[in-house]
Amino acid sequence: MMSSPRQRAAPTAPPSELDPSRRNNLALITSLVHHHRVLSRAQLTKRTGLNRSTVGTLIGQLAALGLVYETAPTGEAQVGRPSPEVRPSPSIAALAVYPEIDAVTIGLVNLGGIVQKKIRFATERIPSAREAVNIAAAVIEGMRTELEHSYRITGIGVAVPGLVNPDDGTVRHAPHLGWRDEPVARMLTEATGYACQAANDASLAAEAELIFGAGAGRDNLVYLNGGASGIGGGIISNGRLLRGASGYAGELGHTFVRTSGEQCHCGATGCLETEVSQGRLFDLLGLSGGDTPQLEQALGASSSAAVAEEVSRQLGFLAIALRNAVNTFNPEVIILDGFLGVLYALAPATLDDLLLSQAMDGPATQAKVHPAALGSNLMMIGAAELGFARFLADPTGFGTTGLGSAAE
Amino acid sequence: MMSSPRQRAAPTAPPSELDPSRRNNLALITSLVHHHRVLSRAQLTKRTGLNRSTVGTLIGQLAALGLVYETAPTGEAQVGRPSPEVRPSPSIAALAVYPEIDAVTIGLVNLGGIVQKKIRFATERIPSAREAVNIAAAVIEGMRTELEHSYRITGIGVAVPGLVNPDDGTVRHAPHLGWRDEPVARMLTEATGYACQAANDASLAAEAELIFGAGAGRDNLVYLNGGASGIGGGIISNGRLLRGASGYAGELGHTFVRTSGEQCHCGATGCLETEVSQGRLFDLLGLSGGDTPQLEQALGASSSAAVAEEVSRQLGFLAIALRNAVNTFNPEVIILDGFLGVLYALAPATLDDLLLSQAMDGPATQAKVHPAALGSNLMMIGAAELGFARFLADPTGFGTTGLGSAAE
DNA sequence: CTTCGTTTGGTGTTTCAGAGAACATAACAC
DNA sequence: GTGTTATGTTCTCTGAAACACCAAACGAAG
Repeated sequence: MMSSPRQRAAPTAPPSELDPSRRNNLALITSLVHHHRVLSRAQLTKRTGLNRSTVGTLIGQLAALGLVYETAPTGEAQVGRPSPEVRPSPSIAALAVYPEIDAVTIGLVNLGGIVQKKIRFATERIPSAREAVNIAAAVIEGMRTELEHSYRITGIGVAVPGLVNPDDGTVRHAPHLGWRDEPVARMLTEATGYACQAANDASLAAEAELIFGAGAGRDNLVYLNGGASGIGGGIISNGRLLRGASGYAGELGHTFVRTSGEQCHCGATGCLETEVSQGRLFDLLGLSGGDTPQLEQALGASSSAAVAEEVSRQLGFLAIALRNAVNTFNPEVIILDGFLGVLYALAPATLDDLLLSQAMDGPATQAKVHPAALGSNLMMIGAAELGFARFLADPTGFGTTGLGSAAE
Repeated sequence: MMSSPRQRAAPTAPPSELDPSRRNNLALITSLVHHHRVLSRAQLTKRTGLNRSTVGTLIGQLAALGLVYETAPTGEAQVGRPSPEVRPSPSIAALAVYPEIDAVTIGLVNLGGIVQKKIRFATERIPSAREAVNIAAAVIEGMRTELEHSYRITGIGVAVPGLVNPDDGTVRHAPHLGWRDEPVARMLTEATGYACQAANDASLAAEAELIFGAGAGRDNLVYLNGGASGIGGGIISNGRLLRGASGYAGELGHTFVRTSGEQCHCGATGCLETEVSQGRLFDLLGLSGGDTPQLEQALGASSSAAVAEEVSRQLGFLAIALRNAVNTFNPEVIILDGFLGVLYALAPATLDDLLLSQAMDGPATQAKVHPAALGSNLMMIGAAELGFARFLADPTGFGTTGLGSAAE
């Protein structure tokens, strides 16, 4: 509720001795470059509204710290002096960790959301928090010489399928992993020495899609992901992720969609994720289980009426949840990921029509349903965004570490 | 998504020739004084984090413009030099307009959210947009000499029960008033000469309760109002009102709560506002209709089992909608206004328990249900907040008008 | 191929906001 | 009274950004 006023060299604020105004502008430029991957100086001037000379100074400062670098102008030729292009330094990176029921995935992601490396460590059984941390720490330890030699790591972001308090990175409850009150962020920090933050996986995915994916340039987005373990949701409103009092906001998987529906593991009945699930479809398809691509293939191949009916039944419930979301958030984009994306792809017009007829006129016409655009890298990019957060808020705080800029 | 950078004397920005940094800090102090009504200089220093000397300069500037005034310290005596108290000038005011199906209410509200005057103009029939504007303009015209003599009016805010695009103040659809695509804000500006903005009534009520009411000091709040015409909602998340792509967000009255429920006027079925309504209760009570206080009295006096059952039925549906809201927003406060407040007062423990058992553990324990705190002034305060918005964003833009400060 | 207009980067100057230090002031505590 | 503490006041200092001017690099027109 309070903007951060100018506060030069406050004795209690060690991170940066800069004028807040300067810090803000440096952060603004760094974020823009990060989000767009390439941006000419002229474009930065327009976007920030700052003076040409000021932008020049700022970029010079960032380049001197090795955070961005400029290249000769190659953009479309046009009248006037060409403007050099500014790109994020490839040496700045964040680590991403994503524990799931059958694997822990660790990623190395550059500024610009470029996934440099992705290591999926399959586990025999559902990993405990301790195990997940150990796996991640071991993999990171294995990369350490490379990390320390070629990168500046700004932090680790952990995407957790469950309720996470992002303030301290504690997992309150991750039902499918069986975790409860696990201080994952602290554990990983102690194990690796890198600053670490944790948040809900769907929330991070929503942010990733907002920045680099199907929601680029928008300010209001609803993301829904259907996975083996249930349905997660993330909501971006007014350009910002909905956090709520403790960061638990966005649990759209437990939207009420059916009177006298089945009991959900959350304690309530009629939740979206009990009515709309991969498992029901696999059962009808005669399969014992599988992942989303397998489901897609099996559904495409099936001509069973019972399967078709179940698909349309699930689309109906999905429409109810989406209608609620449209009425409450008035989003520009709704992103369906995982098997929800598969369901949508089977009958896009059906869902679109249901939504148009059920949601209120104004919001309904504005909301466009999209499949996720970032594919398998989505969660790595989202989690890394968390690892970048502190860096992007104050880029100069990270400029002190050695390591020259990668290009010049 | 973009912070406003420094931009001194930009030729295209006439509103204020100040440095953005200064403008921000002036706005910050003005808003704080507005929200708290009284605040000592020392408290302002702590809250803003600015230097004592800077706060002194800023307050001096605001006082010179007659926007705030300082009084001798009267606060609790404590060690150290007493700090003078800063209050908003009583000459700064905004106008509030609230069209309903049976009346148009016009209010004059001071900084600090003090309702100075409230005029309810009862109408024989539902007013058209033109009529509502004419009524408001006439009442304002009647006050004009007083307004011009003793006040500086920062603007008019219109609270509309329906879908409003706050960007241009156009009413997209107000079903109960029968309005469609009415440019109310523009009409009122043309009729009165004052700058005017319009927004959804429940959204404004939510903001009023956040600032001055049951949500004071919080950042996440869900407001639900039950009126004769339906259920409206407003949501505050991360300290900001949820707007959505076109400002239509927050329509919680159309949350899905019942499979195969009745058809709602919005086109869907099973909406909260078709299942939970005053009308059903009045019918069972044998009354032809009435307002909320009458309902409260009748319900208190009734001992009918059918009425009791209907109350519990409605509480059940309300709980479903609230459970959704708690899961999606993780709010600290849920405010129930109008007849929803009456329902809650009949059996607070029942609703609390339903919510605790149905919503997810983490969010459920944090959400506290409250009745609205601002009573009959709520909508005037909320609408006036809209009239204050531009002033609070750049207080110096309004300092030019004559009129000395009211006190010194 | 030359010239002109246009757009941009670079440099030095100017303005201004806020921090900080030193001092003044007004309360309480003893 | 004297000491302590918290605050307002004044002045100086620093740094950031705008601005004006010049140089550079391009397309367009002749």
